[in-house]
Formats: sequence, structure tokens, C-alpha cells
Amino acid sequence: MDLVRGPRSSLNLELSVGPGPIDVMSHPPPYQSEFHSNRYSPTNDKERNQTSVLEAKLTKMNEENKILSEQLDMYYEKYMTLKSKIDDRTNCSSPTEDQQNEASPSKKRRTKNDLIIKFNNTGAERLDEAFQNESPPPSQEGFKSYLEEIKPKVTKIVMQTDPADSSLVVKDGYQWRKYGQKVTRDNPSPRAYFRCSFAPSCPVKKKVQRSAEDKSVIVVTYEGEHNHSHPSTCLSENRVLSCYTANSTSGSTITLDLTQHCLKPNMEKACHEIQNQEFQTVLVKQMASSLTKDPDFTAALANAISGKIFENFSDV
DNA sequence: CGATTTTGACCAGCGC
DNA sequence: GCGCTGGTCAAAATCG
Repeated sequence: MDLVRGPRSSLNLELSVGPGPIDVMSHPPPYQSEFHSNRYSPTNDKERNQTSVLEAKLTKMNEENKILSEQLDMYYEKYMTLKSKIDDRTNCSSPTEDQQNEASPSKKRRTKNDLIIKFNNTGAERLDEAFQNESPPPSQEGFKSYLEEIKPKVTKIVMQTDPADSSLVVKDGYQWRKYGQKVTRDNPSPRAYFRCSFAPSCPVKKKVQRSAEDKSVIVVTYEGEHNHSHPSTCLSENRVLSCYTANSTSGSTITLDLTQHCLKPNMEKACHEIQNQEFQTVLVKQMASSLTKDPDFTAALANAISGKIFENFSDV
């Protein structure tokens, strides 16, 4: 799970239903003040009843909205806490140790057991320490989920390409070296294996394969995180595209990976570059698909739409 | 000539 | 134990 969240205001949904956008998170809905203004003054009991019903609904929605906002804050805090623990652990492991692991011929496959062994050898105490602060104390399930969290990050990106172009080259700004190619059982298209060659010790790998269903679609799977700055800061001609989707450990989360510190100074430039129409089309489809599956989002959307309806109603 | 790609061989996990 | 499969290695070929 890689929930990237900027400043609070960035989460506001600029939902445009009807004449203008609604900021559902930070501003009280316009209809709220309309009800109490002189413009709307119910004259009979029926209207008064309707008003009170609507006001009750409004209050309830605002409460739900508040609860959801609090939950979001809570999840964000939990995420940041967990992330800092993982960062601590990553920083604590010495580079020589990593290199030894890298060079070890017996470590051809990194399995769940390998992960546990690695922790036993290098950070079992810190692992316990990390759990000591958890309340309630961690169960076996909690331990498993923790291991899931610290697993090398696996992200997938789906790209629309020209079906006539048979190359498996994906320009994401990083420097990759191909080290293998294989035809897999469930897909006639070969899968290419790449390793990040920008930094010798960078553990990131990626797999590139055309979709079995649609040859024009390339599926890129990234494993791990780069331990160096983005090459685009040095090589300005390289395109900066870092939009990860469908994180394997979290389901349908869309992640706009703009967290790489070296990327921030070039944020505006990168934003201009990702205005590539093809990219945007794919991204919008994926975002729409993921967002509609998210119950929190649909609730927020329903809230916003109902708010706009109330506003229109009050204007009549 | 160094870097990168290609490609067959090899290895390890997994299911039977 | 055996075969299947995905992932990796490494020598040869290719490229700039």
C-alpha cells in the first residue's frame, strides 16, 4: 500500500456537478446558509416539515462527512507511522550487508521464508520494538500483515502502445538493463526482465510483458524501490513518468508516485509531460474504475451530489 | 572497446 | 522423485 497524500487541501474533490465545482471537504455546503437566509422562508406547515426533514438529513450528512474525514486522518497517521518505521529499518541496514545479500549465489529467489530469515539475522529486535508500540499487541495475523507491508514494493503499470511496435521498451526515465526474456505459460508474448542500471546497488527490477488479451497493452511490473535519485534530475532529456497503479498488496489503489524527493523541483515540468493524451486516457480510465469501487469515494460523491441538489432546490 | 542485448542453460519452488 | 514453471545467469553477439 502506497497511499500518497499531499497537503490536506489537495484531497478536496473538485467535483463539478452542475454550474460549478464544489469543495466538499473544507467549505460548508452553500445550501446550508441558504436555508437560514431570507430568500427561503417556508410559509406553511408542509414546507416547514420538509425543511426540518432536509435539515436533519443535512446534519446527518455533515456528521458522516466529519467522521469520514477523521477516519481519513487516522489512516493517514497510521500510514505515516508505519512508513517511518520501515524507513528507519531500511536506513539501519548497512550497505555492505545488502551487497553481501545481493552477491549471495544461494539467494536466487526471495521467498517469504527468506524475508523472515533476513529479519532474524538483522533486525529481529527492531521488529519486536516496532510491535511494542502497537495496541493491542500484535497477533500472528498482525505479524503477517506487517511482513506484507515490508515486502519489496510491487507495483504494476498498464500502458497503451502501438500494437505494431513489438519492442518491450518502456521509457519511465530510469536506466534499465535487460537480463532475461522468457515466454510464460499463460501468455504467448515474451516477458522481459530488467534491472535498474543507474546505480549499481539499486535493487529495483521490472518485468515487461504484453497483455494476453490486448497486444496493444503493455503490463510493467516494478519490484522494489530505487535507492537513488531519479535520473531525470541529471538527464533532462529523459521523460519523467511515474504513475503506478494497481499495487499488488493493496488491491485497487491508484498511486501517483510523486514522492521521490528529487522529482519535486521538476514537478511542473513533469506535470506538463504527463499531459500526453494517450497516457491521460489510460490514467483516467483506471482512476474512474478504481474510484467507483471505493465505497468512501462513492459516499463522498453522493454527499457532494446531494449537496448540489439541495442547493438547486433552495434556489427555486 | 565498453555497454547492452540476446538466448540457451541452469536453478529453485511447487504441485502431483 | 519428477516434471513444470518462473526467474536468473552468463557467454556470445550486437551496438554506439
